[in-house]
Amino acid sequence: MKWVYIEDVKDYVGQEVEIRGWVYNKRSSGRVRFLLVRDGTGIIQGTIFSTDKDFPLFRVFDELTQESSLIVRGKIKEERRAPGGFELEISEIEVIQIARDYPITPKEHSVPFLMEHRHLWLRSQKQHAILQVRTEVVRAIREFFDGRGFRLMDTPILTPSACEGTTTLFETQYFDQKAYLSQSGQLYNEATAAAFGKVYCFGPVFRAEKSKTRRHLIEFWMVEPEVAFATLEDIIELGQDLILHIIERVLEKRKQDLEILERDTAPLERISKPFPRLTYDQAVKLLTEHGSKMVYGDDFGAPEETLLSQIYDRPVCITHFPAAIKAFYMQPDPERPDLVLGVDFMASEGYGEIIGGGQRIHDLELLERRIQEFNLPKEAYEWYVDLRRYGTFPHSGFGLGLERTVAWICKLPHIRETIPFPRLLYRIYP
RNA sequence: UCCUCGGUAGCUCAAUCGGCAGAGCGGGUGGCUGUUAACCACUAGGUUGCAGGUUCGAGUCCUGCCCGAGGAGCCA
Repeated sequence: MKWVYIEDVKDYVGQEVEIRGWVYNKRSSGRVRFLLVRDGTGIIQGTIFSTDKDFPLFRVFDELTQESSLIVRGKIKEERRAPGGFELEISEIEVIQIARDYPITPKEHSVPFLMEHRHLWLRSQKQHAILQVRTEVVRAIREFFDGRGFRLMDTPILTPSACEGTTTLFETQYFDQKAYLSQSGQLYNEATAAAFGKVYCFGPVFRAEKSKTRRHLIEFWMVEPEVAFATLEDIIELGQDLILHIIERVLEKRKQDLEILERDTAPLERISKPFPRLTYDQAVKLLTEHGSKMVYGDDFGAPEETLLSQIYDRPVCITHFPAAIKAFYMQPDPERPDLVLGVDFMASEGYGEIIGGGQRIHDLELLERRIQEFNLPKEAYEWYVDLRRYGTFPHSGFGLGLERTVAWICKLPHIRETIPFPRLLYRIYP
């Protein structure tokens, strides 16, 4: 008998098939038994009918518990009353294991309990839907960059030096020297961009910040493109196109999952180019008018990010930040040297920053001066400065946080459900 | 690191002024011919986070600690 996946049963109506999976739930009503089976691709309702109280299949059914593993065989039919529209008339149940006392029931549970059982929580419908959206976003990102001639150039996770201070870096041993877990692939991207023109890296990054908020993870995934000879304007255009492409793909391919999440897709469908643009100066003025207490020179706090993204019905780009609050490598604005050519994209619906990037310094003397001003160890940056010695080139790039993007698209209250095993402040189990 | 809130059955929660620790779900048993987190009846299930204190009496009040959640700060 043919083994089929639940997502494909529509192609097997009228045929005898085999489904391998786990018991999601079961119900019974007199001489009818309903068995909900999941196999990772979906859930299907199986039925058993008999007027005989001691029907052998009933006895097997009665032994089954939530999450017991099994193989069920039977005929697929269309059935309006069944969830999903298709049903399996069960003729045989082969039990692999009866699961005893599965901790997650179909009722409500608290966040701490579910986080403690994350390895099992992944099987729940909502978590399944979120992670389906995540894989679609990843696919869309790779498709976007690969389709535009970008070269995937993965950057190292173990790095030799602290980019800017060690407080936000995880330190580890690298034989007889210290190493740090990468918090961004950007500096290496700049090197590969000189070799390949258009590059991107996509992988996990690590921040040892003691952040305990709904938008921070200790380990998260970031996709970072870097483009040789691109300006701030070019990179803003690229960021817009990337976000639009991701949204378009998810709306096209994962409508069902968004429905399970009860995500109203109308706000996503409305998003189009161009995104509103504000300079830092304009943003501060606007935020003050809307009641923010922020003063010029501050970076945006969580309330400001939220407020900004609520004012507009699509992502907003903020540019031209004061140099003092940004990284050492940011290219100054030629007209206002106290500002830098950086850009942050704030997602809509209160989700805050999802992209940060800008144009990098390509002038050798200026970069050397900045490294000094920021008190960075000169030797550690020799290779990076080399990029300005041997055919320096204006270039720009950005980083997009995968989990924040997924949280926004799914409209989740917390980022922790957007990655299979979130690493959070003081939580590394399971 | 700081502020706020919380920890009671396997899970989610209740317990009036400090006075007999209780319900739903899940488990078990039985019933029901189309269920949709099915439903109905019965049933088992407790070191009230830990340590101390006040009191005739503490789940409840006080002190300390542990754990968690929300927020702030931090945050290329």
